[in-house]
Amino acid sequence: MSNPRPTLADVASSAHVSVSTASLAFSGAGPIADETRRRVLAAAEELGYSGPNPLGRQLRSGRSGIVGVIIGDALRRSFRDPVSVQTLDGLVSTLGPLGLGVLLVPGSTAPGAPAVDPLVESAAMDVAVIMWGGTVGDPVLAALRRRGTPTVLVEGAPVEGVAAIGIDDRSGIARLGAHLLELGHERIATVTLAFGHDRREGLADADRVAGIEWEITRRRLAGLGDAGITPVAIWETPASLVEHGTAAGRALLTSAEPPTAIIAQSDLLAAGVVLAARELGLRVPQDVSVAGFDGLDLPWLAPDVLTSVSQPLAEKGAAIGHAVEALLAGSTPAPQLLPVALRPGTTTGPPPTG
Amino acid sequence: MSNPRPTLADVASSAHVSVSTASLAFSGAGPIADETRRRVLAAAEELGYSGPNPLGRQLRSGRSGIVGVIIGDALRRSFRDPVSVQTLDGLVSTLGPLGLGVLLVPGSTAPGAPAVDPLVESAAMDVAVIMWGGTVGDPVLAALRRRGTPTVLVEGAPVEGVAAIGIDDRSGIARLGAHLLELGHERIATVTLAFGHDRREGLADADRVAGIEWEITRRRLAGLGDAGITPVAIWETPASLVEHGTAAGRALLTSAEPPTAIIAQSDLLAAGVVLAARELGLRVPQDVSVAGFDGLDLPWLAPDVLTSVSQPLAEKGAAIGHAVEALLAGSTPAPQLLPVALRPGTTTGPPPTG
DNA sequence: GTGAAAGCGCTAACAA
DNA sequence: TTGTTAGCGCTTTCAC
Repeated sequence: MSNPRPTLADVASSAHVSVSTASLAFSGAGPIADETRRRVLAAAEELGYSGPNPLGRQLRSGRSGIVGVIIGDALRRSFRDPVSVQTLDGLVSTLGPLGLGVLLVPGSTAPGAPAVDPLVESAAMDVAVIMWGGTVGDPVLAALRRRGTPTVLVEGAPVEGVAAIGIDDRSGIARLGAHLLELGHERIATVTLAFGHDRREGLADADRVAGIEWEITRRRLAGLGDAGITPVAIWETPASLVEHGTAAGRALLTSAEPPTAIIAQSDLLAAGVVLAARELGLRVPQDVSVAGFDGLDLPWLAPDVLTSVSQPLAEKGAAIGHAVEALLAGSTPAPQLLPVALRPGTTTGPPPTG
Repeated sequence: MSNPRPTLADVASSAHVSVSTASLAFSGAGPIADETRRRVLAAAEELGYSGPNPLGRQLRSGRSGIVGVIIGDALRRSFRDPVSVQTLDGLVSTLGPLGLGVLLVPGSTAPGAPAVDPLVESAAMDVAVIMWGGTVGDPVLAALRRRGTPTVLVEGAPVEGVAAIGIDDRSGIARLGAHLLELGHERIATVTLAFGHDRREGLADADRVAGIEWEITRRRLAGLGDAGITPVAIWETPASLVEHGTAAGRALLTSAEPPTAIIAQSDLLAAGVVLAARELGLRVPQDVSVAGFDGLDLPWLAPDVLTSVSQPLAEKGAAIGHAVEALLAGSTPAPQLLPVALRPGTTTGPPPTG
């Protein structure tokens, strides 16, 4: 049926101009007579030519216009977390106007498969963004280095030669801790994000805590220490999901000496704790205070509003976008730590008396 | 500092073989002596060559290995809906092993901007997937046609020359309606997905209903009719989000003659209705029955479990992936309608007596 | 303002 | 089994 798609050469010859002139007509870069351009575009229209083939352009210019975003895990898990989604949204909004597209690249692969998704090794991308801080020995980071792909690391431990964007979560948690101390709490437990790839669930002992693989979890835990808090219990979760928060809440609140306050490392976890408390017939915050982190809007938790630490998600996405832009321009953007703010809600109050 | 990245030619000359032989060493396609391959790989290692440049390969083969996924709206909105996310997850899982990557392409752009995101016009992609059924005159669909990009349309009205994947939501809703009729309900209201781009919120009159732009909303409404139900009220929402369900629930349940049952076109909306009922002090299902659509797992709605119609999200993603594969192989996959199933929960029961 | 020519890095005929 | 030879479709000097 349809002939092979027309090329710029076809259009050029049909318009009786050279390919270079035809190219100019489309790119707009360089001087060209209005009349000539019109002729070229008319010829294109006629032939059903819908603009320069991106593949040719990309090879020639050495750029794909693609930013690979490496999502730490199964999409399902990453995207159930509004934090990832809103950050990604901010990133896409910033990249779009720059003519850059976002390629989703799975991070870890199924067990048994090679440690790194093939796309990391071989997809065309001008810059890579690792959405959840790879560890130092991260095979993804290693592969990107080998390929020479400039990289932005989000919420990670600083790595030489890699742009870093993060939030000041450590001091945010410290401020949250201070808030609870001021209210008079003495028995404070904490519910953490995953420690590492093993994603265990349950109480963590000192050994286990010492071996935390993921920087973000370690950092937020350290924030508590900064506030002078030694948690009476540290509960680790496999992922930042409501159900894991609920499990944590049930366990902590039914223990022999339950805490009077629980600080979770994410709002989703904290929300789960609130649900567990309700389930157990405990009033929040009269019987137990609960605080989270992220500053999400969780309408379904009504009438409660979580006390939390809000982080600027859209801005974080934008900051990542700007880092990408800088990297593309050949400069090395300075590491950036975005500020967070304590957001008091209805879920924290003085400890129960007596 | 670092020289320009080495090319296959550099590796070839360093290994004292021709470029084509070197190419064979990497692609594995075609006969090559073990010894030769080893030599080539060693030379590559030495030069810091990390494999063939995808851009060259893509131009040569005429394929980018990229599937453009056009998400109907701001990421933020699309991805707050577990339905999109889980479908996308299924798609990515299917595409990954095929060596295909997913490029996120925003659908509608900001008002004032061109009707179609520039990526739709000019990004390299072998196939496009429109995640939420474009309408007939959809500018995105038109642009893709012009480019000659094979397209998969999800949940859309059938369009000539476009692969279609969807679920049998119409009969699913009909079955849900039948379920409520059997329970004895006579005053049934419904809360719908958005009617179209205007995304209004509130009661819809007959005129408004007649002008529904989005196929999916129309189809699910038609399902009610199939069951013989004429809703006592039709409330349209701007998006499938909990808060819009809550608003709908508040309005419907405080009206002069409130319905005894509410069928929402999505689980998120239904969950919002349940929250509104609780807020108003109504018991579900004793005072009002609520049903949704999608079959999501919503732990935070505990102790309630929504009566819903479950759709196979991961399978839908996989089906889209297979359609992509077929399109890439040059065939035209038949339209596919995946089955749904009634999932009774705790939120429906007989209407209040008296 | 326009055209000629070179070449981005690779793969796939085809020949040797 | 390896090498030679053409391009894939485009942009970009550099002449004219």
